Amino acid sequence: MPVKLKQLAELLGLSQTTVSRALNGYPEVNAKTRQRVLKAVRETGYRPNRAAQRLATGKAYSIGLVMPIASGIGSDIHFGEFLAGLAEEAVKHDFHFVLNPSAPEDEESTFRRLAASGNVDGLFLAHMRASDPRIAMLKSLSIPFIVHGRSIGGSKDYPFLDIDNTAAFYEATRLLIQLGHRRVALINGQEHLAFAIRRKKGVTRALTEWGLDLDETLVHHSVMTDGYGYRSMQRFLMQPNPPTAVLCSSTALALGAVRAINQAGLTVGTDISIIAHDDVLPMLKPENFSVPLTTTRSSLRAAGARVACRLIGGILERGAYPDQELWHPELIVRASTGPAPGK
Amino acid sequence: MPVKLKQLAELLGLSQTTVSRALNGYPEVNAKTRQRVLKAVRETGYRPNRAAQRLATGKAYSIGLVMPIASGIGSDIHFGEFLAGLAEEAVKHDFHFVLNPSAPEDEESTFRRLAASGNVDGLFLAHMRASDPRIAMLKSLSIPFIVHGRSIGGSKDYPFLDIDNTAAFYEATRLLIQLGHRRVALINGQEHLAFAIRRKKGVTRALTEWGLDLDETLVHHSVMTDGYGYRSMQRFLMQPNPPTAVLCSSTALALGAVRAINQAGLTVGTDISIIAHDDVLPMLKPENFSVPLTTTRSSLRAAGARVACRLIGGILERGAYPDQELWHPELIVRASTGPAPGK
DNA sequence: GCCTCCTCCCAAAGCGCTTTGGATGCTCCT
DNA sequence: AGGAGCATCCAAAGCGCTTTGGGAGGAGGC
Repeated sequence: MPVKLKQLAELLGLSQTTVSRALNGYPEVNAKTRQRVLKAVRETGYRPNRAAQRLATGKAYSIGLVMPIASGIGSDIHFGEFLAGLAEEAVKHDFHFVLNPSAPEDEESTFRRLAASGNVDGLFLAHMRASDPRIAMLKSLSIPFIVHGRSIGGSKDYPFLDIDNTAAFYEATRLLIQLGHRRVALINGQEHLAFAIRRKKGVTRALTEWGLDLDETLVHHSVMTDGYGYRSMQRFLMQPNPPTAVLCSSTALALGAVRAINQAGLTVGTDISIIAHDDVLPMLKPENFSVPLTTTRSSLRAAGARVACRLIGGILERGAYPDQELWHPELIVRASTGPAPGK
Repeated sequence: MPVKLKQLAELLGLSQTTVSRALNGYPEVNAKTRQRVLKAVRETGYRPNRAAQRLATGKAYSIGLVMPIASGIGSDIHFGEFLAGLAEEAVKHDFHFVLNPSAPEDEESTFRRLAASGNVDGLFLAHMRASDPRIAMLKSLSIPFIVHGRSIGGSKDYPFLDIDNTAAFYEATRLLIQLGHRRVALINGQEHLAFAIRRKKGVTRALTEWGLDLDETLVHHSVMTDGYGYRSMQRFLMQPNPPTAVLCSSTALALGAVRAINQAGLTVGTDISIIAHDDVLPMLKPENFSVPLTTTRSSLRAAGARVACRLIGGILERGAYPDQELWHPELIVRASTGPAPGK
């Protein structure tokens, strides 16, 4: 049997009220008393009963994610990583993390049901699309939420955590240009997703600044698996005027691209340069590629954890977090980038 | 404000006790009264408050899954599908589904913590390995659990749901043999996983019955992505005596295999036959392959749902489920299988 | 007719926490 | 000296459900 508040109070010769207040950071408790309480908690290993807290406070102490099924997102390699971050952080705070699979067409009603049920105190939004209608909808439901990524267009006043996709791909492209590359290709994520749009923008911007154009035939959009990476690269190589450098939106895509390059008898880093975005997937480490991959790096799991931390913090009204965060991926140069051939 | 038990009782002119009993299926309630109660529930839309139930009963009304991180399983395409089934079913019963990411080396302590915390009433076990130690461990923790898959060796008295992998691949192989194939290859899942072992066994058995051998150079084990499917197939084709038929443990593997075949200038279904196991991944429908795929089919999501249903049923002590289930995948013939060339 | 035994229902006591609405001393100011 | 005002603590009332321990009334046995 675990220790209960009552026993802890008796042990300390205090009332339950005071102990509870000491634990929850209320001001009307003497600092010394609070220390005593905290010490006793440590010694007895007391943990408040969440069920009782839920009942007493009306809070659910849980956060939810609506996970789309049938669209393939649920089966995306990157999704599990994000999930792990979320769940890990939730467990840490003793929050329940509630996964809600939903067909895309039922998404709206799922959100409504979830918000109304009182089963969760807050929600996550991911896989942002350009001008994503879900943001307005969650606002109208008046339930706390936080977005992983950012919409494009629409109002900007919602809490989010995003990485600076534009800057990352701008900088990656700039590096390629500096290395002498003039024809660069982009193997990107699905066209409707906000991050893909921004990455393309970053590439375009860099090229434009150097007076170059992004050739639309050198841009592919797809689900980010190595299969598609392979196919895209293969098609690029079949062009009369193939690119000398390729940007990949994921190391998974890069894996396929590298295969296509090798198969064509070319060498990564000398014949063709590659820069990929690295979500820090444990399965696909860029340093383990046959030719270690130059990448823009930002951990997807860390993003999940951060997002969860902020949402939970908001619910508990503890800790002050910025409402909007933009992480800047690092550009890490390894061996897959080199001067353009013939320069 | 939602309807509460008290109001419902007043409305019916009954005590809370009686209403509660009527709802929870206790015998000491008149059948007519129970009908009245159920009707009122329907009309008022009453839903018991889970937090209160948790507190009063001491049950958590939640089920947990320990999700391995860093090993790549969390990033497995098939994992999301299984997850969706679990979560969907949990939501349906108003259970919380708690995801617990854990590094493989911490798995044991994660199980312990989870069982001790009282945060979950039951656990899932998946990704069974041969003679998996986790089964004995969960037994010793005396917390209800259910296994997706089966261990190989060790005691057999634990609840599981598995598909008959041996039979499925036996029958698939038999079909190939009947079609005249004599050299069949196997692109399988990771070698240490129980399902992969059983599938190989099925293939071996069928071949042996017809006096054939499974050539070990025609068996590859790997994570089941199309990239590995491609690579395996490619290597098979480079052999002096390549197979005329291939079995794939996943449609993802098959996707890659098909690509390799096409690239070699061969045609699926005539030059080389393929049978894949179809987990019914929404992204990878066998009927949408350029040459529709012959498959052994068993929905992974359905398995997740069933497993959740049984675990929840056990916790609520409602409904009688078999303790061990073995689903038999269907063998569905499409266009990717045909007579062996030259026959 | 009386007592026992079911059947069906109820009042009230928790479950373990938070929160309201005071108490109790003390200090401080005029 | 006498409140006002503050700091610190407490008793008790919930939160919404389940469960214990009866109690009323009718059927059945003798």
